Amino acid sequence: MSIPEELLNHYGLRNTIFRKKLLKLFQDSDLSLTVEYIKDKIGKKNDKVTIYRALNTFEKSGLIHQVPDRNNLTRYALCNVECNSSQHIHHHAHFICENCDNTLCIEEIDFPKLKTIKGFKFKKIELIIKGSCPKCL
Amino acid sequence: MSIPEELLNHYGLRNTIFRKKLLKLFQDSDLSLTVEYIKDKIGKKNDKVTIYRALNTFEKSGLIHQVPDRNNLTRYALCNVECNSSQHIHHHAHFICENCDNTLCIEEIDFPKLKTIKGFKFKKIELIIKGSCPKCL
DNA sequence: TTATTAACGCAATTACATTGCATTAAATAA
DNA sequence: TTATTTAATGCAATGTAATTGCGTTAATAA
Repeated sequence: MSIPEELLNHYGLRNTIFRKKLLKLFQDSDLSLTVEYIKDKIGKKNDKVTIYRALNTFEKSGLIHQVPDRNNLTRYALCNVECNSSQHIHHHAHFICENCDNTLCIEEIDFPKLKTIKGFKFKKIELIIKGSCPKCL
Repeated sequence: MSIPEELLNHYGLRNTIFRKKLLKLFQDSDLSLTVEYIKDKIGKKNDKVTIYRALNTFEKSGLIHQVPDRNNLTRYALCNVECNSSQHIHHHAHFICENCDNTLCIEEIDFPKLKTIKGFKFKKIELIIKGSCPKCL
């Protein structure tokens, strides 16, 4: 995992103070983040619009990806190496805790291989597991 | 599949004209439905609040379930028999067309069996497949 | 250092969804 | 069938998430 400044350069994104902090926040957290959470942690002085725009920019660049949320909020998590590859095949597994609402990416899952259904073209496969997380058990 | 009136009775829900139409609309469609779509098809005279409330009621009863949507909209689809069972274990597979945004439930998938990760408790597993649907190909 | 270009902050707006309350319709009892 | 009870509906208002336009500020390139 590179330092924020390098990563931003690598993706051709401007190195603003806020973006560096945002990227660091993602790197330091194993959970997915909401706008509210980001605002609270690093964006007290920033407008929410700035957070929304930064997140959109990061997503378009492939730095982060959207993560499902129980309450139809927008959540983001850092992409792993796989995401950044040229193919950009998303085979994510996400866990949503039904108690605390936290969502996290799960890497330790053997991803199922699915037969395509005739007439369809499968591009991305996402696995969402709901239950209770260690903290809540 | 029962007729709407019987289903509503079975779930202890009142047999209003709108609810019967709503249930029929779900039965007649193999796709998931949005509030907008419902409003357009059967609810022109009804207030959107009524649609929202009916959907919430149906969901609580286990008649329908929420379906992921590309744009963080709320989508619903009819539950299959499995949903209605006492255990109410959701093992849904949903397909989202990246072109037309339509979402549908897929039954023909062999559901992967996952090992639980230690510290976690898995309750529901959902599979989201994104790609192109037959209509758009 | 200056010019260029993009990000930011503020205000306003859009879109989705929810809540309170009076009215209307459905189920139940008489 | 009619009266009573209880829940669903419609309307207005409100809440919350997210987006847009635009002037200002900051970051990069010349």
